[in-house]
Amino acid sequence: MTYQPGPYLTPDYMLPYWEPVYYQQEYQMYSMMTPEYYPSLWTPLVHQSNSESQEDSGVVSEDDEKEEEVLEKGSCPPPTLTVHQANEILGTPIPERCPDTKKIANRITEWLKTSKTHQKEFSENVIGRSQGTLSSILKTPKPWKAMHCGREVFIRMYNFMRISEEERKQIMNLQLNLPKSTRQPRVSNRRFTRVQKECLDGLVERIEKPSKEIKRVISRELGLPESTVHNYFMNARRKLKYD
DNA sequence: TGCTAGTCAATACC
DNA sequence: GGTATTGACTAGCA
Repeated sequence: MTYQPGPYLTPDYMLPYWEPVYYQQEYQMYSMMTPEYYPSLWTPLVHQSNSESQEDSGVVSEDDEKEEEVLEKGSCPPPTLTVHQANEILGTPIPERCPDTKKIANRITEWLKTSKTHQKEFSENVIGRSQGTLSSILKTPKPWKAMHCGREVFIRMYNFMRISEEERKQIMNLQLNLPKSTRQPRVSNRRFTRVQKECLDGLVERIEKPSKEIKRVISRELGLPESTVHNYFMNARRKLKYD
């Protein structure tokens, strides 16, 4: 089967891959864009042999004339993204070895502002995460190297910023069927009393990793479940690490 | 078994 | 009403 690049595999779309910084990965990126990996980005050339014979003979059919007319007038409807294509575009691996997550986050924040898109709408339609998660990702993005499966979200945001405004609009209006959380609803979040909070903050400053026994004492003294004390230290360590 | 990273979702905050 | 914060849950890893 012979293919030609589809509407979303245009020079504009490919351009970022050909900047000198990615040059060394040229082969890798080119191979990832092949019809075998991303068939929906390509269009099979069905009539190739016919057109070749016509070119040889110099005969132009009525159909060809009509087609040329349409192309000249530009009356071709803009291509419409399917859910599958949108997911493929957003999930395309990033060519950079170590992308700047801060830069990606800033660009998304800027776009949300200028396009007047709410975080909730974007988080659910594009990255498949909750509003709160998006908010914290945008405010304090982790360095690429410190991330593991969290990179997926940045890949989608990176690709979202690479496409045209028209394509972004289409994606925002598509239902991408992104996986929803299957977690059990839980009891409403506990809020610590002022004394509990002050004690826990003071302890976090002094003890990085309390033993089981220490956690037991703390929970007894503050009247909190051990799991709550455990979670508090865990969240505090994480906060200290990235703030 | 304990820890980290990723995340949810309630709720505080502006 | 939209965003930021935060306590809790969970998968995966050492």
